[in-house]
Amino acid sequence: MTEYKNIRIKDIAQMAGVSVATVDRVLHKRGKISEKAFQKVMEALEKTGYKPNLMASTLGAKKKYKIAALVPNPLQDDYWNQSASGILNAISEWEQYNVQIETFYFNLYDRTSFIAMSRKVLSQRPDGVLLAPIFHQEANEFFDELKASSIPYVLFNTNIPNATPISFIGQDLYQSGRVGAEMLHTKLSEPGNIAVLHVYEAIQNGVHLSEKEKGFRDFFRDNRLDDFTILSYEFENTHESEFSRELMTIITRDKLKGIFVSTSKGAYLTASVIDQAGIKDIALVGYDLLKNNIHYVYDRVINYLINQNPRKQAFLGISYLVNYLLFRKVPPANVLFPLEVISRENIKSYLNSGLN
Amino acid sequence: MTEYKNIRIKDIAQMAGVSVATVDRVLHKRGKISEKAFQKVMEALEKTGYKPNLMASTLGAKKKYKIAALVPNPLQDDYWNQSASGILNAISEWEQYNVQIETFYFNLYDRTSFIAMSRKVLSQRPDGVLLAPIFHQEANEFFDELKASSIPYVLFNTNIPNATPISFIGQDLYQSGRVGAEMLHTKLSEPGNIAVLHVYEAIQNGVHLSEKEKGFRDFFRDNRLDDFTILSYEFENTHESEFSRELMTIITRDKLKGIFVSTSKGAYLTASVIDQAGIKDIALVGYDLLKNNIHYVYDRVINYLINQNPRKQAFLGISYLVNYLLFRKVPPANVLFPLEVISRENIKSYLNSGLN
DNA sequence: TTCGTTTTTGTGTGCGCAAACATTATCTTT
DNA sequence: AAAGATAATGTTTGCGCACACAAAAACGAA
Repeated sequence: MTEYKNIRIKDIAQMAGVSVATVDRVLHKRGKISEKAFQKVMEALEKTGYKPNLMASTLGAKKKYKIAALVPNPLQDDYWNQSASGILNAISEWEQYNVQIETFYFNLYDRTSFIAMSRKVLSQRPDGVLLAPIFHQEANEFFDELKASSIPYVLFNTNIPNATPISFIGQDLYQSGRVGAEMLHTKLSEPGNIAVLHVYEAIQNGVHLSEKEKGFRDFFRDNRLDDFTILSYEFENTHESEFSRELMTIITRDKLKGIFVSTSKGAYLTASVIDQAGIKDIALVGYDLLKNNIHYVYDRVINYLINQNPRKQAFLGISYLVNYLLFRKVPPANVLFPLEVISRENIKSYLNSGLN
Repeated sequence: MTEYKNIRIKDIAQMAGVSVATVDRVLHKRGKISEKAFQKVMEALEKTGYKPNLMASTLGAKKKYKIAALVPNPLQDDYWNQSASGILNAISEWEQYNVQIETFYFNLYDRTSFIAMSRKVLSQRPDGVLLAPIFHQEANEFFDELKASSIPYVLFNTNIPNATPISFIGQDLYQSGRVGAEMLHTKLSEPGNIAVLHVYEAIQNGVHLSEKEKGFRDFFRDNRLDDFTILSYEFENTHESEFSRELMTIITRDKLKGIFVSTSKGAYLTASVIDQAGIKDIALVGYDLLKNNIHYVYDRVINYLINQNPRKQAFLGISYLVNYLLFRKVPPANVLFPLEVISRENIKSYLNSGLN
């Protein structure tokens, strides 16, 4: 492969013996072109490894792309607040370019609000969509409409089996369960009972959480840690006081040695119960750098957090869409983020680095 | 503050009643200008909150910036190999822009080679320099020369007290020692002796490593883990077989329960000794995702690694320089990376994510 | 005043590309 | 074979800026 650089459309045109417009037509698949010209242009393109100058490209283009981000209301939950902040970062990152990024917030606890907002998104005729498909069923219907309008979309946080996004950004849930198990295990000095807690805010996707549990259980099984018994409990839309009562019952009845909470919000809810009861010997592992979670890590109530990095997920999602639309750069179909282990000693380094 | 957008130089010129060239002179502080014109232009600039269009700016500029990266030879060490790969990534990231990034490799074990290469860098008259200042003394002399030529530089990996780079990129060494201690401690089932190993390839900077040890010791002290005794050993330029012999002596004599190795290469050297001796009950914590280290994590010989992310460090360093030169964007003076904890269960997620 | 200097301001071109616009070649149809 | 249609190709402009170049003021000495 020969090394050419700073090859311009003009150069390609010259090499192929055609005009710049013909090259442009090949590059953008627009207009008709003779087979002969096409071949010659392609040849020159491949020979030189032509890469368009992105700056000249965006400068020359008049078209403004519209990107819609459909995510839960950031005010309802700190986790989604961080997602939203990632989107804001992306907006300022790309404001120089020919893109206009608009956010659409839906109610995390209300699927009809998701439907309403998804309609609104469609009515705006965006060129690309980023979304967190919390509600599977409703999301699928939305995907169909996007497909019908051939609007590319990127999924993050939650994957959906039959969807065909240009990219999914998230984590390996199964493996994250294993990491949770690994870390919890290091904090268990002696055998006993462990609980996996699924604390939902709304009737969410079971898949999302059961994958984590699967990984969690498999870790103990694969390492032949048979003297630990894993119990699991679900709390659905449970009021805080009720949750507190039920959890205390479980803790004492089951003589729990450790708890793994599969949701970010569940972590500090659980920590709060443990803390208020003055219990000191229960190991606790949860998810995400929420304000409240951070507090309990400092207080040694939460031992480890697994960081899902919602900020970065959302940011990357927008970046992929922009690159796809502006530069026709196809993103990887699946991006699984590192399973970051947060402890009392390294948490500050995560909060300060600002690279999240 | 009124909201204007897409304000061009032309608009500013019109508002100030001058020509675009005058505005250009104000913006770039070049050429002489009358006080009156200056005031009027400044007024318009502030009123509109003018922001230059970066794309048009780089497209229009003819000047090519030269950036030099002065780093250890990647062939000598996998750690520095990863640094170099980060630089390569940066090169392809910025190849579209008016920058030319050139790498200069020096011999990790030979300070004269550093001097020679730093001279070569200067002779190229670069507009910016990225460097890993392995050799303190020599680096300081280099800084003086850079300062004399007013060439901005970014430091990474190793910080140097009196240097005045536009940015330093690295980690909090003290805190990283604490994280190492924290993780090692979780793997110590019973009290006993622990060793801190400093395995140098060359006479490097003691500061770099002793900061880690300080953090390591402080963790045990602050948590009143008095029943652990911490010993420290230095290996300087030690041949592998000799290292093996000496380490075995120490392990048996001191009845070591755990080992913390402060250098990336030291980790797998130590692991190799432990592994070959068939010792199973020593906890081991080290640094970085080197090929050999990864292998020993899978084999459970190394329990945890702290990732310094050399690839990302170097990449970011170049990006900061480019932004500084091309867009006059001043980077943060200090960027301390997250102290990533790598374990057997999450290591794959780090290797696969490709975001490093 | 006049001409040469210096200071200050203005005009024009090109960066690489997208896209509107303009032209030429190639068919059809009668 | 001429006229119209259509397919294929070519020319030009402008995006916002940097910068070379050109021009006009302002100043100064004779």
